[in-house]
Formats: sequence, structure tokens, C-alpha cells
Amino acid sequence: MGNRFIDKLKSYGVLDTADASALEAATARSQDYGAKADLIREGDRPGPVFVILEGWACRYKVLPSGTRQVTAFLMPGDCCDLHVGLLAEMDHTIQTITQAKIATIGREEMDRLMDAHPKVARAMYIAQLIDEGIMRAWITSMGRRTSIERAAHLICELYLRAANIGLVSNAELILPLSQLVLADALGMTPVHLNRVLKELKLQAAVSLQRGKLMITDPAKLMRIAGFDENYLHRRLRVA
Amino acid sequence: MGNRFIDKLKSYGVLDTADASALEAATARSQDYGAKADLIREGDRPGPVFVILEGWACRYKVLPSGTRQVTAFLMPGDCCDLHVGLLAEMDHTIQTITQAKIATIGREEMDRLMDAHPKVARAMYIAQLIDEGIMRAWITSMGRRTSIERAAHLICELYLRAANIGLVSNAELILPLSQLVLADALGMTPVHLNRVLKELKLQAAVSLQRGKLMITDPAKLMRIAGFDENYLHRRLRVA
DNA sequence: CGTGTACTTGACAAGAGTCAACACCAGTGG
DNA sequence: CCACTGGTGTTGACTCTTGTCAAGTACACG
Repeated sequence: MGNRFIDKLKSYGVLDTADASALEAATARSQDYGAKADLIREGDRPGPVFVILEGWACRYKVLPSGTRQVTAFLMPGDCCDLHVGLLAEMDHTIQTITQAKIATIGREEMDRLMDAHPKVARAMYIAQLIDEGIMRAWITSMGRRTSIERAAHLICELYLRAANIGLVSNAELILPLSQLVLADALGMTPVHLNRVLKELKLQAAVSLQRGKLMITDPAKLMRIAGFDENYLHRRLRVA
Repeated sequence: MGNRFIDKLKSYGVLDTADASALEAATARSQDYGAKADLIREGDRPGPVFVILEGWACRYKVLPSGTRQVTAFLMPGDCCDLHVGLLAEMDHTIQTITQAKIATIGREEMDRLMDAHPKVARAMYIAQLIDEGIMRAWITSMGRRTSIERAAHLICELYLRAANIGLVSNAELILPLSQLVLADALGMTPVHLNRVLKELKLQAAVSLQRGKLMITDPAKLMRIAGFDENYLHRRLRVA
């Protein structure tokens, strides 16, 4: 399986073997979670950095009315919230979507690791900057894209992020995201999302299985979304 | 006038005089901008960190259709994009809204400053974490709040952020934001925002001047917004 | 005093939510 | 082995929010 976290950081800049083995050591102990398990809840005191080794998770907030908004998807290789230990409490919940294997890195350990391995620190900062770019793209989607564009845009994003970590084969990606979860991320009702996906299917851009979504024509999807991948920063500054 | 940037960082943790004077030195040279001046554009190569000393600015993205989405407001004391120099290009534009006085801190200078002053580094990280929390709150607003709630929520946020840096007096804040800009931030049309603000005015929560918005009853506004300030992290972990 | 930009209002159209019913499937326990 | 159950997906009819278009008003500025 390999360690997708290390693979991802390597894609942000060369790591030497010492860097890689330090990361390997830091993520050696991992824990298995079932689907829909909270890693940390809104209001909790922040703890260690989570590193998703396998499976999918998401961040979300719940409103007084009980409705839910997913604010980010986490896939293998993603990690959350460098320095978050500086805050008194979490402003959102992090929950697994599927079964997942997750490592944690304590705050002091992470500080030491980044001090001793500047190239790792650099890669971690890049990962954080990209996550911020993704949030800006989500705000833009929610504010100014139609529901079809918005759905297509999210799926494009997930496709490219997954491709970066080798989750895509034959230009196909299987997303283990239910329509309920997608609707909570896209800020629409499940009913409406269902109609939107039907339309995308009609245009032969995606296909639907029960509970899974398969992307059959990424190029067409990008055209529908008006997708510009610049915010994923796959082209990085050469050092 | 003082240096609102330093004041803000001080509110995130004690800084000693050496820390403060280093920050003072780093922001001593500032530049004046007129309204609607680009600091940096989408596609540009990232440069130094910008520090807003006076005036207001915003980040925005433009879609192929030409519509605009504001993704963040920057007020005095705010700074942008620690480590952004690691990326090859900006994924959004930063533009002044009003006349503004803005300092820049080069990447190496900032690295040196943070190395030599851990308390400054700590405060900068907190500022960044809060900015991320704000983005999550925006995503949540756009996805799951009605237009009235959303407008009220944004105004609450700006009110509290402004209060933190001493911009509020007599529970009143004057926002130099046009309805066009607010509409671009809230993901609605100016026409609709106008009606929403009229409704908020009717409920005596805000009052409107041409081009300026005055917040007269923050408490009522918070009730309308269902506002929970946790995401602004005003209560920080004690070190 | 004219001109441009922002704000305001009304009438109408389009998009998205709501409600309700039903289909489908996986897992459970009898 | 089958009926039951709960979660998810699907569809239709209807409502309501929001966008669109168009016209007009009010300032600020040169």
C-alpha cells in the first residue's frame, strides 16, 4: 500500500531518505476507525495532527437548525491542522466517512520533526496553502456557481486530488460518497443533488452506482464546471 | 494611531518589547494605496507578506462568466499569506477597498523574524488558524444559511473582528463596504442584498448610509444570524 | 451642472427547497 | 430462507426564495 502521506509530501518537493524515514516513524502507529466515527468534535480541545493513511473523512459544522455543512473532504495522504494545538477549542468536527486508518502526530513531535527536517516543514506548509486555496474555491463555488457547475467542480477537484495520490486508474475514480454527504458539502438538498447528478449522467460525464459515483469523462466534467486547476497548485515554485 | 498589526498579535499572546520592536521595524516602511488598487493578482508570482496598517481590502476570484466572489475581507491589523512564497502563482487577487496603508515583509525577513521571536511566530500561526476558521464559517454560511442570516452573520463577524482592534465605539461600527462588494462576498445579487438590508434595517439591527453600513444593535443581529463566535477563537489556549 | 456610480423599487422568471410517496439494497433476526 | 428494517436513492407536484430585467432616484465628483 505504501504511505500516501509521504507520497503526497514528496510531490511537493524532494525529500531525502532521512526525511522520509522520520515521517515513516511518526506515522507508524495508526488506528483503525469505522465509518462515521468522530475523530474530534466541535468544542473539543484540539489534540494531535491527524494523518489519513487510508479511507475518507470530512470536516463539518452543524447549525442551530440541525442542518450540516461539510467544509472539506479528507482523503488518503491528507493531514489536518498544523499548529491547531494553539487554539482552545475546535470550531468544527472531523469525522470518518468510510472505514479509515489514521495516524496521529503529537504537537511536540511534529515541531521537532519540522525543525529537524526543513524539507518536511516546507512540504507541510505547501499542503496547508493548498488546503486554503481549496477553501477559497469552495466559497467561490457556493457563491457564484450554479448547482450543476458546483457539483461538477467539486467532482473535478476530488478527481485531481485523487489522481495525485494514485487513486485514479483508467481515468476512472470511485468516490465512496453518498448523495447525502455530497449534498451537505455542496449546500443543497439531497433531492436537488439527485436531479443534478441525473443531468450530469445524461451528459455522460459521470455514472452512478448505488452509493458510489464513477467519473467517466473528466474532460467533459471540467468543461461543465469551468474548472481551472490553478488553485490546487500542482505547479510549484522551483526552489 | 499605533500599529494595529502589533496590537492584534498581542491579543493572541504576550509579546515582549523585543518582539514588538522587531515587528515595528519590519512594518516601518509602508505604502499608500488608493481605493480599488490591486496588491497582487491571480496568476501573479507570490511576493512578500502584506500587512494592512490602515484601510480595508479583500481577496476575490473571478469566474469565466465575469462574476466575482469575494473570499475574505482584510481590515487593519490583518496580514496575508504566510509562506505563500512557496507557491508558483496566486490563485486569487488581493485588492484594496478603501484608501489603505500597507506594509510588506519579505519572505526571508519574515522567516528570520519568526525564528528569532517564537512568540511572534506563535501569534502568526494563531492568526492563520483563525483565518481558516473564518473561511469554514463562510462556506457554512453560503451553504446553509438563508440570505438574511448570511448577511447578518457576516456583519456580526466584521463587527467582532473590528471590535478586537478597537474600531468599534459605542457599540457602533461604520463599514466602508458598498452593497456591491457585500453582495460579491455573500454570493447574492446586489438587488437582493438591498432588500435583505432593508429587512435588517426594519428590524432595527443595522442602519444604512449611502455606501456605508452602521451596526446599531449587534446583539439583535447575532440573534438573527444564529451567531456563534467560537470560530473567531477569542478564547485561546493558555500556554 | 452634468455624469457616473451606487442604491432602490417593481414585475416577472427561474432555480431550488419541501413534502410525500415509493424503490432499492444490505444487514438483521426469526 | 425469508420478512423486516433502516438508510439511501428516485420521482412528481407544488411553494418560495432568489435572480433578472428595467426603470428610476440619489449622491459625489469633476
